[in-house]
Amino acid sequence: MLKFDIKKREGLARVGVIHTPHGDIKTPAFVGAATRATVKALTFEQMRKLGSQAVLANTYHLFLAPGSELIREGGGLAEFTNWDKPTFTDSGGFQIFSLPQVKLTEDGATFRSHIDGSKFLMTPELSMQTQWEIGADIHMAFDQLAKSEKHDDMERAMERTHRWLERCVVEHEKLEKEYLEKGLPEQYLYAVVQGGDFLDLREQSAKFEAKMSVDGYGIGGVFVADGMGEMLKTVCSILPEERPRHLLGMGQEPIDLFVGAEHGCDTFDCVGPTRLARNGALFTFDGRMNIKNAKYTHDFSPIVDGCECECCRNYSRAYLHHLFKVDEITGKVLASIHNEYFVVNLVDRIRESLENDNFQEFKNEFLTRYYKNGGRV
RNA sequence: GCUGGAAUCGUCUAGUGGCAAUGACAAGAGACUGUAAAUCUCUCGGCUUCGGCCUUCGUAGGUUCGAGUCCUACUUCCAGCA
Repeated sequence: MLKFDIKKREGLARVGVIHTPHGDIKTPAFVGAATRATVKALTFEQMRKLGSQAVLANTYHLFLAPGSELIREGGGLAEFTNWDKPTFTDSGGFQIFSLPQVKLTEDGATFRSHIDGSKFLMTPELSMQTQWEIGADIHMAFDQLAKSEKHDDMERAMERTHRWLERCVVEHEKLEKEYLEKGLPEQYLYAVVQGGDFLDLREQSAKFEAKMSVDGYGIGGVFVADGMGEMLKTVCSILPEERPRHLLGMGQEPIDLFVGAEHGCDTFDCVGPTRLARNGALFTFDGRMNIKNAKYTHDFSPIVDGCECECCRNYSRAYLHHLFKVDEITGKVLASIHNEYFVVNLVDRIRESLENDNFQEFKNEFLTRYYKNGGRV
């Protein structure tokens, strides 16, 4: 069982420590998105320096390339990437939802590789086997996420997620036995709560999964932040308190991190910060700025005055603007360092505010300033 | 000097009688939430009461209902020959 110590509670929110074979994660924490075993544009050395505690890779992508066998041959995800801290893998469930030409059956999902068009069938069992082989500390159950206005559609997807979860648990326990017998380190399984925007389904999903023998929970299928607080309140009131919860895919908007932590989420991951960075959108305390805008041509101040990141300590807006205009990769690297630092640091500060009993003040102060112009500079 | 060829929106480029004119780049702006994303979208001669109006394809004339497109001269550039 994954060890999770809760140090402090405030309503549904909590401050804790997740203990993994690759070290501890102080929660709440932002987990970097390392989909293809790299945080795009960044080295793991840079991730360490900016304060990242953990990263999340994707089973679907690593299954296709380089293949989970090769990662195992390389000593597992941590050894292979030289990221010696905790790792998560997503199950590939998200790809069922987002890729075209996916055929769903009770058995699993038939994908076409986006690389060469070849067909393969991903099942709950195969996802578990692949994740064990990749060797991240924390795995996500293979779920089916859906997006529909119809209660029936969402209910069917949720029920299938539950049936698949039962298969995931069986396979996980089987693999756990095999791996532990070989003296390999423990790996852990999170169930994924579904139900979309329907609170009754979320409640049903949380109740079902609360009884399952899993180490923690992913909360999936969140598309609109409106109503997320209400949904999380429902779900996190039901889920066993002593197990950690990961809010899947949220964190592009600072408000999501506050709302998530406030309602009992312990970790977050999101591709937003690095994707936005590569496209020139940078976080500041006054909202997002687009570094490509002409107005930054002669602006020799840092992106964020006083920011401790490598980018802000050493380089100006004018320099980054120039790098983006001439399309130099260093611009994307520096922008990614800044954005990733910004969210990692933001969640660290959320954790500190919970420890210091000033979460609400920090939240109000931060969000008022950030969204005073709709979140844009 | 002679003989060919070429001049189009910041740049390159399409166009050979109905054209405010093709495409790319550049420029300006926007989007991005478990990453098929170093991607995608929009604008890009001027004015507009959104129906149009005006000014544009080296310069000046001409032919034609109509010319970026055909003709003449000139200017500049390129190639070959002297």
